[in-house]
Amino acid sequence: MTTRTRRTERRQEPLSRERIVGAAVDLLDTVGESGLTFRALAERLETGPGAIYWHVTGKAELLAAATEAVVVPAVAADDTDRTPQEAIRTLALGVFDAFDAHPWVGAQFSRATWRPTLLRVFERIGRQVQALGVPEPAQFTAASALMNYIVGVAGQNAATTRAVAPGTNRADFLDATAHAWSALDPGEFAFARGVAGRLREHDDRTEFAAGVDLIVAGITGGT
Amino acid sequence: MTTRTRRTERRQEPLSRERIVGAAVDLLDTVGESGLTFRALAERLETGPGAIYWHVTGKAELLAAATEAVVVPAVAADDTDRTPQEAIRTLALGVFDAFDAHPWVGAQFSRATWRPTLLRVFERIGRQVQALGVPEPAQFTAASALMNYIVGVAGQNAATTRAVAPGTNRADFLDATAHAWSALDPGEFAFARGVAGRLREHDDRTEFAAGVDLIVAGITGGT
DNA sequence: AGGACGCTGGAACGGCGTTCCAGCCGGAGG
DNA sequence: CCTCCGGCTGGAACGCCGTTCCAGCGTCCT
Repeated sequence: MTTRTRRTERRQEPLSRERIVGAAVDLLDTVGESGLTFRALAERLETGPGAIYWHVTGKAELLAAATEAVVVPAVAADDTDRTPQEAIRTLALGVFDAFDAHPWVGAQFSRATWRPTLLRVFERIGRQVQALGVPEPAQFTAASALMNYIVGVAGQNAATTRAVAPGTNRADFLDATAHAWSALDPGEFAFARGVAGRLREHDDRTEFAAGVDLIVAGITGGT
Repeated sequence: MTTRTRRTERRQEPLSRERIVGAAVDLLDTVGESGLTFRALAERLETGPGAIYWHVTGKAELLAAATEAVVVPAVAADDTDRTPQEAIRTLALGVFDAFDAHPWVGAQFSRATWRPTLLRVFERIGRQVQALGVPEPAQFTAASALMNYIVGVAGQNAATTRAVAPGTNRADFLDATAHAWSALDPGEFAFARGVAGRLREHDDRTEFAAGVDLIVAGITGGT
C-alpha cells in the first residue's frame, strides 16, 4: 500500500507566521521562557530550524509577535454601553489576567521589542481618558500614568506569582511564604514578620483593581 | 631582564565574590545585559571562566547579586528627621534613579531570582507605612500597593527609556518619537496622534513621584 | 515540457553557560 | 628545612543555543 489515497494532505499544512507564533505561545506557556527554542519549535512543527527563518527574522521578532498575540486580544474588549471608569477597569483586568495566564509576557515588557503592542494599550487607555472628560493638556500625563501602573504592576504581580512551582496551589504557597517571613530576623525584618499573617487573606487582583480606581479618581480631580 | 624585581604583586589581588560582582555590574552598565558573559568577566578579571564558579554558583546568582548590589544602597537612605511622606518619596525616587542608571536592573525584577532584594524594599516601605499611622489590618495592602507601583512603574519607565540608542540625547529621542506618532494611522491611533506633541514637554520622574504621592494620599484615607 | 522560484529542512558555525581537572601556592606538620 | 595537602586557579572540553547557508523539492507560469 504505497499509494496515497488522500492527496489533499500533501505532507502537512504549510508553515506560516501564524502557525509559528501559535506554537511559540504554546511552548512558552507549557515549558516556560527557556523552553522556547528554534529546535524545539522546529520539532513541534515537524520541520527544521532553517525553515522558520523564512517567516520570522529571529527570536526577538518571535517573542514580540507572541507577546502581541496574547496582549492585543486581552485589551480588545467591547467598550460600548460602559462608563469610561468601567472600561478602564475591564481593560486593566484584561492585562492583569493575560499576564497571569502567560507569565512570560510580563518579562517581555521589560525588554526592548514591545513598542507596537504597548502603543496599542496606550491608545485604548487614552480614548477612555478622553471619555472621562480630562482636559486636553492633562490627557497625555493621565494616560501615561494609567498605562505605566497597569503594565508595571500587572507585570510585577506576574513575576511574583511565577515563583510558585507549577502544581502547588496558591494557598499552600502563601502558607509557605508566611511561614518563611515569620522566621526572619526580628530586627532587620520587623515589618515583614508582623504582617506575614496578612499574606494568606490578601487578593492581588482586587488590590490591583483598587489601585486603578484610585488613579482614576486622582486623574478626574478627586473632588 | 627575565628576573621579576617586584615580588609583592604576585599575580594580582585574589578573586573574591565582591570583585566578581563588581566587575559584573560594570559589564552590565557598559555593555548591556547580553555583554555579561563568563568569558568576558574572566578576561576582565584576568582569569579563566572556571575560577569564577568557585565563588558564585552560576549566572542566576551572579545577576541576583548584581541586582542586590545596585538596589540595596539605593533604598538605604537615612530616614531620620523626615516625615513618612518624604521618606517614601525619597525611597521611591531612589529606586527610580537606580533603575534609570542601571537599565538592566528593571528586567531582573521580572525574573525569579530577586526575592531577597524585593523583601528589603518591602520592609523599608512597610516601616514608613506604619509611621504614616495606617491601621494594622491595612498595612500589608498599603505596603504592597506602594511597592508594586514603585518597582513596577520604575521598571516600566526604565524599559521605555532604554530604547534610546546610547549617545542620542533625550530631546532628540522624544522628537523622533513624537514625529513617528504623528505619522500613525488616524483611525487606529487617533489618541496617540493627538497627544504626540505632549511627549516633548513631559517629565517621567516628576509624574512617577506624583503617582507615589497620589497612592500615599489614597492610603492615608484621602480626607 | 521545462524553467524559475517560493519554500523547506538538515548541516554547520561561533559563542554561550557550565563542568572537569591538572597543577599551582601558601601554610601546617614532621 | 623539606614535605605534603587542600583551597584556589584557569584552560580545555561538552552540549546546547541562535543563526546562516544551501542543495533540492514541489508548484505554477510560460
